[in-house]
Order: sequence, then C-alpha cells, then structure tokens
Amino acid sequence: MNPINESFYQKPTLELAKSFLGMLLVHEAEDGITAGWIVETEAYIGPEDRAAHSFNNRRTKRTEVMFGKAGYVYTYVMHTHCLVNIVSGEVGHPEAVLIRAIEPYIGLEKMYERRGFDKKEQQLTNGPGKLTKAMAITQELYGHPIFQNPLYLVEGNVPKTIESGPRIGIGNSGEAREYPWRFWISENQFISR
DNA sequence: TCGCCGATCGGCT
DNA sequence: GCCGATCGGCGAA
Repeated sequence: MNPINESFYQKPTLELAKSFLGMLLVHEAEDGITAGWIVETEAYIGPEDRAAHSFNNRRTKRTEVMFGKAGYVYTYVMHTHCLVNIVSGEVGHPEAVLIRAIEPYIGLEKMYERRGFDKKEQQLTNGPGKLTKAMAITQELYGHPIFQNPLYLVEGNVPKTIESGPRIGIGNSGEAREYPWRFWISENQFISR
C-alpha cells in the first residue's frame, strides 16, 4: 500500500473531489491501523463560496492551511467532532475537499472499539464526524501532508456511477446552498444520507 | 472578555 | 423529523 504522490492533488477542486471516490484512506495510528474506501465528498471553493470557511478570503489561524499547497490536511472541530478535509487548488486559493463518509475496509475491530460495540457496521463511518472518530483522526493532524505516514491515500477502484447534489448542512449560505458540490458513489450503503 | 453560531450526532417523539 | 448537547472560533466592544 503506497501513498499516492503529491502531484495527484494538483487538479481542479471539483475534479479532485470526484477522483477521491473509490480511493482508500489509511491511518496508521499508534493504537492500530484503520482504512476505508472514500464514498462521499464535498467541495468548498472559497473565496466566492459562502458556505466555505474561507469565504471572502477570510484568513485566520484556522483557515491558514487552505491558503497553502494542495495535499495538506485541514481539520477543524464542529461541536464535539473533528472533521477532515484535504486542501486543493493553487497556492493563495483557499479551497478544500471534505471527506464525508467511508466504507470500512481495514481495522473494523478498532473502529468498533472507538465508536462503540453496540453500533451496526453501517453506522461506524457514515458521516464526517463518525469516520474521524472511527479512524482516530484528530486536530493533531492539522497541516499534515496527506501523501505521507501516518495518514495517506492509496489508489483504489474507479466507481461504477457517481452522483452529485447540494451539500449538507449549509442552510444559510444564499446561492451557495444550491451548488451541486457534494459527490457520492451511487447506491453505496455507507453514504451519510 | 462575552456572546453567538455551526460543513454534527444521537436520542426521543 | 425534531431538538438539545457542547465547545472552539470568530467578531464586537
């Protein structure tokens, strides 16, 4: 399992968000390895995107990494959950792709241990906050290069059919609410909704 | 410093 | 479907 090269991330954000589908996300955490196929993503293309944290070129300690090179991890905390993104676009263009759901592949036992043994397999990773907990992805990984240990992507299978639609949970974002920038693998059991 | 708000989740109706 | 938990980031003062 070799990490995908840094050059892979040098493509337009919408294209990148689609190309992630079917690829394997791997985390070699200290307490165990987990991995899963990416089945759902969302693109955030600031500064024009009202739903993006980088809207209006808002540059803060939190959004700083999005202004840098593609292929680095942007994590942030939402309520009590950590959400994971991969920075995209050219330097100075604050864009990123949110990983919304994965299909468990390696380390299922570890995922149950972290999420609770009462969960059904389908509930382990079918949401952006759930998959980070199952894979032990935390704020420590902010700024991590996604083409290196311990968190990286591996080549996978190209999905049969991809669908797209409006993004989830961004109700107060004007026109941006309608942009079909959410992508998922058709009929996959692990998408968030 | 304070107050508001959210790219969520899980439990309850 | 609806709602409350819960907490860091951000802007206002």
